[in-house]
Amino acid sequence: MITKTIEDYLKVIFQVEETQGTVSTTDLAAELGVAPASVTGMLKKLAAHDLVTYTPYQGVTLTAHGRAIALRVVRYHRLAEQYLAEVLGMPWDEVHAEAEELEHALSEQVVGRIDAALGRPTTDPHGEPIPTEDGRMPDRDDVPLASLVVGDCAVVARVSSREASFLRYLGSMGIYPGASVQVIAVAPFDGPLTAQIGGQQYAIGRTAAAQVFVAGVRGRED
Amino acid sequence: MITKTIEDYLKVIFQVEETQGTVSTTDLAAELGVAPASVTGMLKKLAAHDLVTYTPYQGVTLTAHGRAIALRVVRYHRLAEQYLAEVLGMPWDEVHAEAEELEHALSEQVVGRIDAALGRPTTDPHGEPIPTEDGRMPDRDDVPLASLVVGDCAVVARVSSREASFLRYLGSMGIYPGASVQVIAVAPFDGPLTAQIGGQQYAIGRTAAAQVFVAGVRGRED
DNA sequence: GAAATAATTTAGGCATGCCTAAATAATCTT
DNA sequence: AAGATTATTTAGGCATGCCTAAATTATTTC
Repeated sequence: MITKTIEDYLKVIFQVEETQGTVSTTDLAAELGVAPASVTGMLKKLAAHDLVTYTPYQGVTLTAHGRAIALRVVRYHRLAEQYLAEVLGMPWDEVHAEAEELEHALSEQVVGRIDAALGRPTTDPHGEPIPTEDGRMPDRDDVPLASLVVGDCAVVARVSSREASFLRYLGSMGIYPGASVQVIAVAPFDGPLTAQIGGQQYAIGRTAAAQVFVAGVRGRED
Repeated sequence: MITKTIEDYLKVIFQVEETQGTVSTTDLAAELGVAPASVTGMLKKLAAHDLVTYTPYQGVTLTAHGRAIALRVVRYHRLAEQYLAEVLGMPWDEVHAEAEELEHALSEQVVGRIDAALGRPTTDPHGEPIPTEDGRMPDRDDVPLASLVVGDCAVVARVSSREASFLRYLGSMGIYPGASVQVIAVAPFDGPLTAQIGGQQYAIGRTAAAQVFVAGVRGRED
């Protein structure tokens, strides 16, 4: 039986695989808030169920079956987030926590209706792509705001953090998917970046700017 | 910690208490699909948490605290059902099963938004009253369709079964909360009752008619 | 390449919530 | 009121998923 816990492990393995390529026991333990020893035990179980390929001391990879489940969980999570924000008007800093529960509780039928009600959206409120019903993950085409140079204009595409207070901070500056930004200044020695958003200028630290991704970058001379 | 299982036990205890007054271990076991011995163990735990008053061999009663949790679970369940039917257009025979999961996954915030989006409804798709936010259960005022006599007119108020095939059967006759019915004939010896609904006549067995509740009964001579 | 450090696994335990089989208590029969 | 029946509890187990402490393997560092 695919338990909630198994779904969570597969989802996290998928996401670590996507961002880091390789997935270690320690990474998973940190990500799941669990002791490394607990992860080892669970990985053995997942391997026994043919959901991952597990080589002791070498990490794991999802099997096709495991990947399909992971994509389904991510799809349910992001559709839930989008529905909560779009239809029920919930602020974007709260939807992630809610969706963590809902992703395990929603049925295929309900998700299908939610998807239709939203007009088959392709991204969630944070700009993350929503896996399709047939298990494909749309690919992203964005770069960190921190990588832009003075004069560049772009549109916010995605925010990689889910931390509520950080999302509220971004929101207070008008930074969310779809917003236009222009880089006014970039301080040296890893200093802050000054950006213009909706007529206002804001100084943003590099760490923050590395979590905001933009698309459609145009240099000043365009 | 209030687990999903505890919520289910409290909900069922509440519902058995409502319909039968007294709640035995065996009733709960049957209702929960679990062995009586398992119920005994859980009742001890619930009593230790001060959620029920438990007297061995004598049954259980909810404490104020236990009752509050039970009412909250029932509220979440019924609001979820109403939302699925009303907003997402899900057929009434499917909503109960979905809500069994959702009642444990929805947060107070989301339920608040759902409640507001529905305009603070007082009943679910089966006509059952929805407990209020402050923990009061609106009382019902209905009688079984099976208790009417020839010539009586009434409006369907509630259906007590949650069985999908039975609900579809009722739906195929146009029987659902709000529908008008008139009793045309009542066969003797516990025989079927013939009712007129939306211009059509249907013969309905006594067992079925006992699960349909009506309100606003008017005799033929009114 | 041997010692130190870091990562991972093994071993033994704990809580939850279920089970069956056996014992006990309550209730019904006659 | 004794015996039979039914309801309930006790006792002992199992699976899941977590933990800590100790052992092992891999990786650095000198």
